[in-house]
Amino acid sequence: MKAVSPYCGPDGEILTIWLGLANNQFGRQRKRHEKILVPISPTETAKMHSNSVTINDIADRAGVSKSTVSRVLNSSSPVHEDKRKAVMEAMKTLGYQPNVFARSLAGGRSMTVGVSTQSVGSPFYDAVAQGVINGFAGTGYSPLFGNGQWQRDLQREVIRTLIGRRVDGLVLIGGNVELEDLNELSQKTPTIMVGRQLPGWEGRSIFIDNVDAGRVATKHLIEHGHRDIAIFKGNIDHPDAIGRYEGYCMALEKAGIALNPELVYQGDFHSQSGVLGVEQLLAKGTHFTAIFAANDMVAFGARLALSRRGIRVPEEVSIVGFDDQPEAALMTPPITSMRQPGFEMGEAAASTLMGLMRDESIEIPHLPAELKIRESVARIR
Amino acid sequence: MKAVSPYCGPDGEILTIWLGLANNQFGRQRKRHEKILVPISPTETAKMHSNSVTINDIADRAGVSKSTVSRVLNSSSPVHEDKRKAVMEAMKTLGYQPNVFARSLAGGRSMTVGVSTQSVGSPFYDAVAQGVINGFAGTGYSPLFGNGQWQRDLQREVIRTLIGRRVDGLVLIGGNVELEDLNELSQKTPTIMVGRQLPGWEGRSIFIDNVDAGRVATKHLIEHGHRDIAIFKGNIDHPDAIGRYEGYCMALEKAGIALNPELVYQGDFHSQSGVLGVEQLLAKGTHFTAIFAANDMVAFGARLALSRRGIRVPEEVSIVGFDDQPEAALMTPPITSMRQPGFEMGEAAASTLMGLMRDESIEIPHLPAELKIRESVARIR
DNA sequence: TGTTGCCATGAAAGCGGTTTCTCCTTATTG
DNA sequence: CAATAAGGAGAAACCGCTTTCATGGCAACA
Repeated sequence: MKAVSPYCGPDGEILTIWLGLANNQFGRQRKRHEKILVPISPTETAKMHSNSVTINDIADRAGVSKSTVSRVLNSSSPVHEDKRKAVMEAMKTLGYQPNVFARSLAGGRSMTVGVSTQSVGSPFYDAVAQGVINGFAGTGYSPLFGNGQWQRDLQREVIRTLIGRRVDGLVLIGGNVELEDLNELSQKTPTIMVGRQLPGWEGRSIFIDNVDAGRVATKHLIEHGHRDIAIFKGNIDHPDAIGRYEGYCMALEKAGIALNPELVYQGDFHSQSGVLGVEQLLAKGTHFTAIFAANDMVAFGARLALSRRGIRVPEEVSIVGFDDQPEAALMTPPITSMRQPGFEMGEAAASTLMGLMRDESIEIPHLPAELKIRESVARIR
Repeated sequence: MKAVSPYCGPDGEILTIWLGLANNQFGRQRKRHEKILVPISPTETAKMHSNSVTINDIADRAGVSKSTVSRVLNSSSPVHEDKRKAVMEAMKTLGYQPNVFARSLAGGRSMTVGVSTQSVGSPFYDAVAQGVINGFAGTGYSPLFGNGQWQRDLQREVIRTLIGRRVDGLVLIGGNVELEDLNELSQKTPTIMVGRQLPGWEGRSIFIDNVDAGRVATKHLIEHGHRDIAIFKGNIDHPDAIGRYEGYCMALEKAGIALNPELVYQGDFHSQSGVLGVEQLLAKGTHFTAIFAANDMVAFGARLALSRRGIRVPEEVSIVGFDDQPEAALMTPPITSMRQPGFEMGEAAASTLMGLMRDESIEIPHLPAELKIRESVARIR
């Protein structure tokens, strides 16, 4: 974004380039074998400013055909060193940026990947999205975003739009589109799923084992002497919520603790659920010494509700959250939480997808959930 | 994504279309004036599946030229009702989706907007980004993201890339690129700035008045009897931080309270700053009864540090945060915070930019910061 | 009835690249 | 030394769509 002047490259350095003489009187092209300066013509200056230097301008300036320029650009077939250099110099001088659209139209690849998010402020999914953006940074691929809002038809619409834009690949973050649709879809476009486990998608989906994570979180409470452990479940049809609940049940069973339906609160992933869950337990007079929350927001809500009621955490009630969002470590007391490596999962999605698009054999890194132990769980007396 | 069968549209409904006879023996085109079914040919089926139905296919099926199809598509010039209908039907039957690249290449508009974020988990900026995504949903524009990471050269690179992709407009969320560069840039591409105040950008930048917000937040503390109000400043060169500090000074001055440098802690926008700020005040033995934090994360850090030291909030020390991220309401006690309507700002950016791109006269809605009063501020005895 | 002029529409020329095809040079081989 | 292979580079076709240009038909006007 500096001022552009003849003889200078975009960074202000003096340029020397090959003088190219196209179509001289001998009918064939020639180049002189000394380096000299070729001023940037007024026409060229105008083009540079309006950002419309084309491959033809480069070809003219370098004294070659546009085929050759294209070859240099893609190193798709060998080009004589002299010409290659001339082309490079011309591109640098004129600040050439290939037109992505022309390229995609002709070449078939768009260098764009579609990302379908669900969003609306879910810290975990936001972290994944950030990881994806980050993972594609500097790779030549640009991520195109669409927002599914956890609504099936909207998600389908988003995916349609993305495919309509001829994305080379697709990252789906969460969502609940039917497996059948996804299968059909992924035949046409390389697709990676994040945060959702699907049969037949091994190697193409990145997720943590919610069942096991739920089991570990519950086990942690049991190991601290708790037996009356409440669970605040997430949305009833959400696979993550279902998995975590399953893990909860497994841990209880293994410890020989009977499942008490009174201790199961069916909520969602919002903080309000934490508040309501606590209120309900208290209203019913159910005895509990610990809460396993659907996620951190729910845990925060629960913690607040307990404090409102004058119940101390962790002395009277212990809490385990899920996701380990940054704020968990800042609560009073800091909340023990099952960490999902969202950012890393997003990055992994990006690199895996790039492998997939290149038809390489890919392997998904194992990204385990990890219990971050802090101060919201106390040993029961 | 349903199975595609002849006679059926993408949604499975039975279609009736005009029979188009192209180039019949009379040399001119004809259409019959009764509706009949035209089966989808095997060739067409193949194309539908590989997502490569082109304008030519539509033209053939509808018995018109592709010029006419294009006219229908863009309603750029009047088309006879009969033909228009035939074209519409053909598009529906074949599930036509225009190729964005061809369109952009030929037409000049890409129907894409660039969004430059800074990210790395700043709740406020994430909210803005969400608002932007949301604001463009369903408008035909797709947002393309790039990540500037608060690094000047990276931001420039991102903007270059976005422009290289021929975005029709640009939303810049935060950042610290030089004004000069921005001015040059925005001559070529319609640009909206979010979260940053720039001279000469009135009407094109959406931000809250940080000075006033800082003033109001401080005034709130003063009104509760506080006089020894510590401020934890954000990054030293960050305009938001500077503005808020300025407001803090103004409020003090107006109340006739001398500025005490001991009470000014120069930190950044991370929670760690809150912890360190408190530690430093305590170490120095500086007397303070309130803290105005750079943002909520800092406030959370401060609150935690105070609790570690056994200092009660708000009984002994009051806290005001900034941003009002969702977790602020869930802290114990819930933190009073200056709300920045990030999501709404993002949405406003989207709609303003669309106006700008259409050359309409635009007006930026007034989005004020608002103090969310909760329980972290107590009246001093 | 012979002009004028507008409408609707098809043909064709780009848009800026990639890729195939062809041809001309050189190096390799018997 | 003739014959063949291989390498390098230009011409031209093509990607799917928009837009200009040209034209034929038809209503309006004198």
